[in-house]
Amino acid sequence: MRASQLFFKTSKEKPSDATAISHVLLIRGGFISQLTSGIYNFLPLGFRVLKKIWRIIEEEMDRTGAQELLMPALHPKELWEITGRWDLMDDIMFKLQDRSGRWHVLGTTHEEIITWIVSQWVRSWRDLPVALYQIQVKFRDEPRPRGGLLRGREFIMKDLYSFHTSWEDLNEYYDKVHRAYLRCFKRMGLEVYAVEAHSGAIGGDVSHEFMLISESGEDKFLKCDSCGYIASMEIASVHPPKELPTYKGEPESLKKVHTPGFTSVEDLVKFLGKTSKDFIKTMLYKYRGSEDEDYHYVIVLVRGDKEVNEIKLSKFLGSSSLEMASPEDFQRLGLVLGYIGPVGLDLSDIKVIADYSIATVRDGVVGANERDYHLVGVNPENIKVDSWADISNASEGDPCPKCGSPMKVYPSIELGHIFKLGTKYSEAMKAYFTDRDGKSKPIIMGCYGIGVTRLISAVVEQYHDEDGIIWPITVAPYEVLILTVNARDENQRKVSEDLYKKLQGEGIEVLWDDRDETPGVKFKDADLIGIPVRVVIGSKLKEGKVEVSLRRDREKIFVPVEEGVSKVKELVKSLKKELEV
RNA sequence: CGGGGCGUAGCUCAGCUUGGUUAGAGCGCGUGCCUUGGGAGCACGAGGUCAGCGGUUCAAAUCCGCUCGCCCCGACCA
Repeated sequence: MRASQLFFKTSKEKPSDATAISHVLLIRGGFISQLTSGIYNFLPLGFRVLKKIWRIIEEEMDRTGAQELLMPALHPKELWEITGRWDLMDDIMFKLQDRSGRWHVLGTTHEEIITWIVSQWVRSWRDLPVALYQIQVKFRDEPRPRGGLLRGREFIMKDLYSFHTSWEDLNEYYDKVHRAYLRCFKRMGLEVYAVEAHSGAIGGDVSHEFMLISESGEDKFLKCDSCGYIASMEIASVHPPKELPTYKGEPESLKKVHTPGFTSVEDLVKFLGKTSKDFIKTMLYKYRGSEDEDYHYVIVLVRGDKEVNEIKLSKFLGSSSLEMASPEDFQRLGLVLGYIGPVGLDLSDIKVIADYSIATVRDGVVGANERDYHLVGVNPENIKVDSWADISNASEGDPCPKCGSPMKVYPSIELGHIFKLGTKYSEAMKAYFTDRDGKSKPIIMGCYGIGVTRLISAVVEQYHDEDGIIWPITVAPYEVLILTVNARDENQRKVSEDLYKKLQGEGIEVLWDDRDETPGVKFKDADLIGIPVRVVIGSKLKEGKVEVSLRRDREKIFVPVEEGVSKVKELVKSLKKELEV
């Protein structure tokens, strides 16, 4: 493509409404433009990048044995009512009526549709397993779109769904997709971590998020830099302390302090001049083992900067119905809401569970079990603890469960998420199959997403410098840029055009900047747009040479004109080889 | 949904506090000259519903009210 013909325009100015670096560079480089909040146009350059990413994902999904199809973006209300998600997802759905008043929705995801399709076709265990995917536009009326393509209201997603006769078969395929995802990201040059995550409302026992470390990200995960352990904040466990404090009684030195009206750690931090890590938060929970059991109460202690992780706590208690105690519960037990504390508290059958995080608190603050008073000077040895456990959200600096080294919190962008769905949708949509034993069973499902348009931003987040984008060759809009310094110089033009045609003949994607602009403009644009290989046809032509360089290091080499084609071919080949998996 | 910011030329912004010529600059755009290895120079020119609606006033980009749009922080996020 000749730049003089290409529909693009770069900008020197940082757009006023962009803050994420990828957003700024994609707008400035003329890859995308905004139509309205969370909705973007893909201009020719941006669309080429999109298609490159699209193609890589297709290749890797096909390799898992999945087949590509295309489902509609517009869905009838009825399908969404079957699973209850017409109401559940109401706040993020774009809903509309057709001419006859029937309601429809712009698809936020496609579990309902794919399961409906599969239910029409699959009858027997002989029809399974099957895996189907599409790359298609999704619509979500996000409460807050942000960062350009990072979170949009209309975006492109790859969604894959798999259908199995057994959990074993699902597990095997899940692992295959897991590997395929890592291959995808690696081919795009992205350093992505697969983080075990909580599966949330969607159900199933295992889920993984694929995270790229980035300051522009909205998510966070924990990583141990020494042993490589990684996990999401909710799921990460922590190493127990080497030694747990034992109860030694309550010393005289405990001081009661008047704290009128201050019940939150935040308020007390200011009032007492302490940090939140000096506090031991005391929480009252109630739970029961099963429906017909009575509620048990439990006192939970976590450090002031921590939050109780109810998933971990439920697991520890062996309960599925955990909830915080109500003000009425406090009254019944004779406890003072906002001022409870574990020191001297003796509630016969209520157990005290202490989070590992409080083991190291020294000279701490706790509630005094008396309105408007707290105790200071408390150490864990002064508290009667029934059990020690890991029941809070892990955070920066916590000891790694595997090696004990302090873990770090990394801001990140979620590029993919895979789930073991089980039978939630197949049961709802009546997608059953007849098994070998002649019995009808719900199909066991998995679902696997990749944010395709988000990936464009993610690549830019990882690959840029102060002058612009540095595309990895596998996703670059063009592989090679030919920059003709003086487009009016007959000789430069002739040599450029010759090289342009020869490279194209070799199957290389070339952008030829043949514009009649000053050299400065063309060099700045070259840096901004970030084509990986650059050939400059300029003054060195008098010596019969052209300049070749890579965008990433800009180290120039000069080669004789007649060696231009082979040198460029060689560079393109080696750049591609670096990203092979 | 809570908090904050912004809306004036294609873009980035001044002007608004204290109302008063024909609303400005830089970049970009057009024409001509000049220039061709890092966003050059000179000259001329085009380009505006000052987000919209209403109010106050002799007079509103400027003051007041409402509405709309966009961004950021938080909450939320299969």
